[in-house]
Amino acid sequence: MGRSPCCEKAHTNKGAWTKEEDQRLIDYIRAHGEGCWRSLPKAAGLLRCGKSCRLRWINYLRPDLKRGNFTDEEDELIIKLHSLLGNKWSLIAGRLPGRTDNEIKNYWNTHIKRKLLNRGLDPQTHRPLNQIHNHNNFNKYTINNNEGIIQPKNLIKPKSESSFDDDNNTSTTNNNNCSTSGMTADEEPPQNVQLHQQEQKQVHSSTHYQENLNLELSIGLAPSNSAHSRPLQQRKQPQQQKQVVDYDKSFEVKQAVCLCWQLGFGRSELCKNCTQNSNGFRRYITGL
DNA sequence: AACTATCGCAACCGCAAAACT
DNA sequence: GAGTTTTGCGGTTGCGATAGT
Repeated sequence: MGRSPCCEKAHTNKGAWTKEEDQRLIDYIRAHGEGCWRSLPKAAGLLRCGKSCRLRWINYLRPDLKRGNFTDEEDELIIKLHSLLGNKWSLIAGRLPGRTDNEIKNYWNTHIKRKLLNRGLDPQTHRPLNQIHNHNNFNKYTINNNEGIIQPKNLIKPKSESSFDDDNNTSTTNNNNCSTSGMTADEEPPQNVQLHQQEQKQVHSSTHYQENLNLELSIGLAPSNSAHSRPLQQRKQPQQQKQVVDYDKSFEVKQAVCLCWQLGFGRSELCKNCTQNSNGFRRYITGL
């Protein structure tokens, strides 16, 4: 019972998109909306897989995307959301206006992971690394008691080291030999993590995210029955009407709340954006 | 200047679930 | 209800840019 491929691979382009392709996609979606992704490439005159078109649109071409660096507020929001939701990037993205799941996922893997490690927190569990050492990875790590450094037992020193130079992490950067490149979610913490007093405080406060959060936010974890269920009308409605339909019909959306407000960013720019969502791509509900 | 290593981002892949027939 | 199609998600890879030697 194998699935048929989503498109004819023989006649589709792959790899980076050209400007012309982008323009075709933009023009088509402007004119017709996000219709059936499978048939869109042909209709738009693109030699691309529908999946590829969807991805390109969602992650790069959508008009409501916010490009540029993440703010500190966004960083903290992502960390908090991740501590609650785990690797549910789409849900996390749903709470960050103008950011995509792919972007957040990449940002997590390249920056925030390091940031947490530097705070002495395990990026997956958001718990202090020494707890992980004690409970889960006893066989994997050893602690240098003289320096408070956690090291994999079978540490192989990398040829070159990258230091943690993010943010305000200067205290742990030098000589720590920390390299996280290519690290996967299941892999180990940095080879060396020093916990200075100030960072210990950070660790302490960070591990209490969940305690500090207002957990009655219900996170807007989408519909009550299924977090991912799509309204039946969505597929059948013509695209121009789709967004209107979504606005009007989605009960749970009406009930949802702005998470950044719930998380304590209520007076931030983020929250303003939530309430001012203007492009017809609604993710947040005012009602505050 | 040339080479190598690392980083960061865009895109791809496989899978699961929803929607459709 | 079963089988098929489509969509969306999360993990992974590929590659250009940049930094380091």
